Amino acid sequence: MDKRQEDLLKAIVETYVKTVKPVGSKSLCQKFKLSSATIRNEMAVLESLGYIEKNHISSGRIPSESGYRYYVEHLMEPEKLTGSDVLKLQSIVKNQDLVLSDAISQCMEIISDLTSYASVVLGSNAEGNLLKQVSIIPIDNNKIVALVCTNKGVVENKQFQLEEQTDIKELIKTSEIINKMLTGTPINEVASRLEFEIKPIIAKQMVDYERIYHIFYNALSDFAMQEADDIRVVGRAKVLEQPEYNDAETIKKLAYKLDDQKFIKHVVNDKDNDELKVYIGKDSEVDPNTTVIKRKYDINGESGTVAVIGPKRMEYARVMGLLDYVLNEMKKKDEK
Amino acid sequence: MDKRQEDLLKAIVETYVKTVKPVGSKSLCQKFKLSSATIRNEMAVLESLGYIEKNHISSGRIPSESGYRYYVEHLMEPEKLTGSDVLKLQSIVKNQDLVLSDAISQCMEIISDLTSYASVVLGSNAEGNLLKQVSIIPIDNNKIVALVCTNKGVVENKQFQLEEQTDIKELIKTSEIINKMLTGTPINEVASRLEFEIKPIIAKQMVDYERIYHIFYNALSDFAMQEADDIRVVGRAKVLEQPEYNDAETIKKLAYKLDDQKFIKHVVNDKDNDELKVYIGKDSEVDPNTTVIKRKYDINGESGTVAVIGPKRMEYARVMGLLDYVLNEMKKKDEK
DNA sequence: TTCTAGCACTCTTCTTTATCAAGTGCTAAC
DNA sequence: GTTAGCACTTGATAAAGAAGAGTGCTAGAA
Repeated sequence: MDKRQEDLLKAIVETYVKTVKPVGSKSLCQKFKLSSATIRNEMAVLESLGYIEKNHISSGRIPSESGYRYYVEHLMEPEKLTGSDVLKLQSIVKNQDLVLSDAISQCMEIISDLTSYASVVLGSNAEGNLLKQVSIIPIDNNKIVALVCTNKGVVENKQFQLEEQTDIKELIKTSEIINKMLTGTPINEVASRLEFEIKPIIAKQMVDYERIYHIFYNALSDFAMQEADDIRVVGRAKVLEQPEYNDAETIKKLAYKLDDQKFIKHVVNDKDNDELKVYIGKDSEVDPNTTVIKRKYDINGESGTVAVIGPKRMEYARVMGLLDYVLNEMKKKDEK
Repeated sequence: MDKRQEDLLKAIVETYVKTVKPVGSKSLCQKFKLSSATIRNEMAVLESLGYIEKNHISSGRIPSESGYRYYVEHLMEPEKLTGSDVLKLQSIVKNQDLVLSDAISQCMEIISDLTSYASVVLGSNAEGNLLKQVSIIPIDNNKIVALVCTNKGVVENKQFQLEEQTDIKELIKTSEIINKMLTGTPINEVASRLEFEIKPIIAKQMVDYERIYHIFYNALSDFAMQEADDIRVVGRAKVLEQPEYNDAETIKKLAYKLDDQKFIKHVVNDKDNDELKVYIGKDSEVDPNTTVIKRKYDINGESGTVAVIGPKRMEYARVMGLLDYVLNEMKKKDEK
């Protein structure tokens, strides 16, 4: 591909992203100072290379998946944020009260709002977290709340109904033993250490140790199963407004997938380990017309993943710019 | 309306619920052992009373909103659950480990699954809850988690970034003061008592009292604003499969509303205080073709609201039966 | 060699028209 | 009070035609 062909591909992608209509040769004459016939010839080349395609023999061209990919990898110029975008994000970025994870969540909400795409925040998943402490809070005679907190501030709480014979004092004592012995243990190993190290101890000291063990095991098991990641999807409904989703069947299918947390987690987090990844079209596994841009971050030991889900016809440069801005600002803030 | 007309209305509603097609006079001949002409005459009466309507002059009849309402209030026979429905719910109902609120949540998930309608669980809202305790858990030198727990076991946690000068010891001491003085305070009054009773005390004792006050205020403010209710909507995408939602615009609008927690909370909880309420069609405020069935429960002091959102053409008897079953079983379980 | 003008051709979209089937309302007779 | 019969209305579906957009290709110009 020579320079002119690259320029043409870029123009086609950007025009299509803006207008959502197949791009005809005439519409690009002015821009390139060439006749439509010449543009058509060049388009034929791009088509034979697989970068653009047409819906029907006599329609304008639209970028193919590899066209978008080429655009993202070679042609796209990172877009400077507009003033109003920055302004909206700054209200979050400048807020010193917010802890990193909340700040990122809120920024992603704003990004979803600005772009009308869906955004995903996958909280620093508990993998790698260490147990900080467990606490038992008695609620009334036969109800307690068990709290588990990790070194990164992830908190899980679970209520339990007690039976007559279970002694709250024994529960609290057990929590103290756990805190003494297991603080600092990787969270996903806690359950097994609970069984092999704590259970034998309490078995000797306590009457209702089976039940007590059961309660702590239960409270910790969400972490063990790595289900503690809190995933949040914002703009689920908003992204459906994108014009490519105009058919009832497509919309339903998409809504269904966006509503499925496990699936979204898979798409956003499980597929590979790259820091930045753009899944275009079929690669997204969401819908052939959909793109997922994901970024992992690791700021001062707190890690997580954010992603934007939108149509294949996405404003790639803008989204990249927004994500860059947010994560950079967070990093800056942390260094202060 | 005489008996026959009521029977006819009942048959029309139930046929329409099953087939989703306007009900013609012929299709009811067999059932009533009458000619189609007679049925037509009776239908004309029902139509003039406003209980049924037709899409076009020559289409079959469909129940109107007041038709459904009459059906729900006078004609519907509560439906016995099928064996498989009971079976699925029992796995939750019989589980002794589950606390009431979790058990109800999980039952509502199953109900959504069984019916393909959306279901809503509005956790016992914090109104009426009393402060049980606040705790500060230090995460590292400049990060803490503040926990607030109520007498009904509702827990909120929030992370805070500390500035250099804030002393964790002072924070913990303040939490102890709060626990001593404010335990038992209605949760929505805590914030103001914090300002007028606690703030003066810590202002004398502590260096960075402004910041400390700010943190506790923040941690408690969600409760003050009654935003602590955790609302959960299940089957958001599934209900879109209902055949009345076959038009892209309608689906988008519905998806949008189901995705809006504040709106759903309004629909399900704010409109009135009845224990059981059926909002049909426009009354639902969700969509003219949609019905919301809501039920409030109060079991052993723990209260909340559950709701089912589905098409106006809903299996009313079945949904009522399912909700009855779940709440009755919960009550039984509690009494044991 | 590169670009352009011109033209036939293809395919979509929109409108119009015709036909079919379902179901009604009304009338007259049982 | 019930029914048979019939004219009428309407939506849904398919077919046919016209308009518009855009292409590919050829032949000639720069």
